[in-house]
Amino acid sequence: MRDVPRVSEEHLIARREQILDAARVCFLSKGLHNTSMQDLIQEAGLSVGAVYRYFKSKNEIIVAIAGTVVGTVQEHIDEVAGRRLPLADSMSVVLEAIDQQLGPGGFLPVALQVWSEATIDPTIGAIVKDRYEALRSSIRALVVHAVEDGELAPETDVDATTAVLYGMLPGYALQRMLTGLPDKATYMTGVRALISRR
Amino acid sequence: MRDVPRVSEEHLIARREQILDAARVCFLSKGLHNTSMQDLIQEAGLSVGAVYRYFKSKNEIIVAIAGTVVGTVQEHIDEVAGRRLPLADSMSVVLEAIDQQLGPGGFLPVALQVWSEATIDPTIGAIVKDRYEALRSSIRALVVHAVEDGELAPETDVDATTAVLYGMLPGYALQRMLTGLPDKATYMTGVRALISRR
DNA sequence: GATAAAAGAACGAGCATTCGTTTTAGGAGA
DNA sequence: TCTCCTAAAACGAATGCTCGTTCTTTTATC
Repeated sequence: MRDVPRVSEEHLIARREQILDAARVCFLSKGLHNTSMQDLIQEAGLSVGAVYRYFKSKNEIIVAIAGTVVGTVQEHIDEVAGRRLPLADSMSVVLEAIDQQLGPGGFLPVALQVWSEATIDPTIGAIVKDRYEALRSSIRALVVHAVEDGELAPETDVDATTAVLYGMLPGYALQRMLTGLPDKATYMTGVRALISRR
Repeated sequence: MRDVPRVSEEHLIARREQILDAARVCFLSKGLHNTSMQDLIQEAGLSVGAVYRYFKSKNEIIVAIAGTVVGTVQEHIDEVAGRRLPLADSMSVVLEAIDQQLGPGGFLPVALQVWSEATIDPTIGAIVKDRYEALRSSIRALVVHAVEDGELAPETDVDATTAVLYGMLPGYALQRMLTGLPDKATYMTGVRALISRR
């Protein structure tokens, strides 16, 4: 139509992702606030102007990261919910996914930064709340299945049980990030002991 | 001895506490890094020089806050461990203490800031690790009591069970801080359902 | 050749911290 | 008890630096 020197749309998306990847790397090692735009720009291998073409402020980058970082475990849980495994096995799969994200390069340390920011910045608070409520309802589906399949008693309080199982996930992640303990196998032993008791 | 115009030791301690109180207030509302020394100094009602007499840097203040913020729940748990209540009741008391610290003025939002910092700053990481390992062993005592009193099966894996119960605490606190749900009663229903099953 | 995209020098604001000065507490001497 | 005196304590203007962001210039694309 117009005579335009425009670059492919994939290229634009790729550039955006390139910036967000750099942001994740920087935020992981230096934290949200100790990462300067200079750090981030250098990590991305771009220029100041290029980055500001895609995000109009540092805060906008943080918001974008908040949106992605929170969504990753979601997919694992939804996928596992579809499989209708025994509850303990589902939990095991989810914990495995968490475990993989704990190490260097994993997104969970960045997620912790985001949680912290969420209590301060209402925009990020809203994003986090939205995402984690979706996560909760995925866990809830696991509990509903367990009741339907007779694995949990019919009179089980679904919401209450959901809340506790849901809490076990960040409970595990936080323990590991802050103290290093326990390993996944130990934690799963405890989880099984609680949910598989007759 | 010397002819000294020195102020009472309580006064020195009180001034220190005055600064730390101001820091807690600021960190709660603006976060560790968006709080400037000016903010903190104004909140404390002191002068720049006065604050720098007691702490030689902003980071030193953050470290001091990390030490105190993490220690408060500890006392509640130790106190409750001494009472040898049924396990679920002990958990209820601890969750009540957590609940009180969730609202405005409570220290848990500041604790979340500190956890986040702990993954970045090794000094704070060490403090947090130390404090939360102490907390873990307090929880462990509750589990040991429950086994001794026949409330949990003799073959219970104490460390695994400790890990899960321990995880339930930040699991609850995080849910509440990030999503607002669930209320304590609901969560306790879930906890009781899991640990009191025969 | 026209315009989007990328570059990077420059800028002002705000930061943590320093330091020379002023105030204050409290013991010594009368 | 009152008055100096001194060092600690408090003060706050000044400093240097780094930050996020803007804006003009250059490059690349169709």
